[in-house]
Amino acid sequence: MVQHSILETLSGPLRKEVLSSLQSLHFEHGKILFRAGDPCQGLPLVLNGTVKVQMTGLSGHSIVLYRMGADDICTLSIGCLMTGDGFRAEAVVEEDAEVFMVPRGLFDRLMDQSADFRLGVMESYGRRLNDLMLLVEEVAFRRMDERLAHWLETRAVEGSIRITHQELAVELGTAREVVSRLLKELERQGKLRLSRGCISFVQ
Amino acid sequence: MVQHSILETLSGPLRKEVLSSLQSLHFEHGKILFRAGDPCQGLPLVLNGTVKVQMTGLSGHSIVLYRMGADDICTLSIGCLMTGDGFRAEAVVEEDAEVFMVPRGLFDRLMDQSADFRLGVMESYGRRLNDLMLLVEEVAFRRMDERLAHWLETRAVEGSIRITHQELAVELGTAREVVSRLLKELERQGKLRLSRGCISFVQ
DNA sequence: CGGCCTTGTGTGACTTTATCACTGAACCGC
DNA sequence: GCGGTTCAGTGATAAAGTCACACAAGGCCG
Repeated sequence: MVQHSILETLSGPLRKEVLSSLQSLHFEHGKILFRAGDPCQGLPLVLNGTVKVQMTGLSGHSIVLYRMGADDICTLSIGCLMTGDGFRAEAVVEEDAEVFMVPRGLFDRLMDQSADFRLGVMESYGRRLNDLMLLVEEVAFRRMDERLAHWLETRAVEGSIRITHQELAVELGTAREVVSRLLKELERQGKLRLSRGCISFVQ
Repeated sequence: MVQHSILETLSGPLRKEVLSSLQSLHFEHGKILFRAGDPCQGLPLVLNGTVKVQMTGLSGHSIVLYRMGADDICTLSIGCLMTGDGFRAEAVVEEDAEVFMVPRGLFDRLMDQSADFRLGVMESYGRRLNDLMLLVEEVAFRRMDERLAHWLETRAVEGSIRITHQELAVELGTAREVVSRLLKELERQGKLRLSRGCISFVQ
């Protein structure tokens, strides 16, 4: 059974060969897929779970750049694969993930032999580039209270979330104190209830 | 004569065909290559000159995302070409530029037939992704005075530069007043001399 | 159970950056 | 030389980041 849509587009024999040569790797929550400076071993195809990609500045502060989920391709790896440079960011598994690791040689062959594979890779690249451009815009021009509110809104469906202020600060690329103060203000307004490691949405 | 290194890697007949079907377009200083929302017409290969790519936030503020120079590929276009989405950013010619515009069909054929072309495109993508990641880090965590000083340092060789505070603010993604104040402080320290539309480096 | 340690949160004081609302200076074209 | 436009400077205020600490919640272990 094919487990990643980009492989489903491959012609019969090629797909068969790929599937027989690849084995899915299992990564648990908290596991590091790669660290800043690591050389790239191959192109990870994410089958399921979620992986966040974040980078740390000289100041020691970190920011989450984007997330990968089921059916994603870790496009960041391709550039490193091509140039031989190390990663600038690190990838941390959030929900347990299964990953196909496509080595350089096989990646080159797939790019050579499948137009659909190329298309999938290019589309993925385009999306990532757009994501990062939007992130730049957000970080440069949006107010932190709006960004925090927006982040919370997208998860509000769950009623409450388990996250520390520090982790939330990394999501937004700011300082823990800033998050604490903004959250406290939202609690004063009656929109949230705070407890250690947990944020509950009122109503 | 081949004018873009990525075309030099093509096999004889293919290169010949490409060069005969493409004509270089000339863009003058200030000309807009594409605007936010425009659909993508093809992949621009920059032969010479420089083009800056910038985006404007909802607030109306803009920030320069990256520059393209001789031998660059406008990788941003590929994603738009693939997905059919419009551009999120705009490209403005700084120094008069010549550009080959590779239409979708030809791009697909080159990707299909030349491993070196693919490699060039992938490398370019990787570099752009790295540039944007570094920009996120810079915008999120670096102090404005350091960023301004760094920007100025990289051009200090020229003795003086013609740029308005507003343009410099767009380079850094901040407000004009902030740039004015920081520059004034540097002038007070005797490091710069300011005049309308011009910054001179002392010594 | 109580003490101790680790991790997470709250907050005051202060600096840096952004925003708003102006003023005035420099240049351009008649 | 006059009037309009573009640039630059600046005070007041708000938002965000930094530093330094106090304290609270939960886990662990004797």
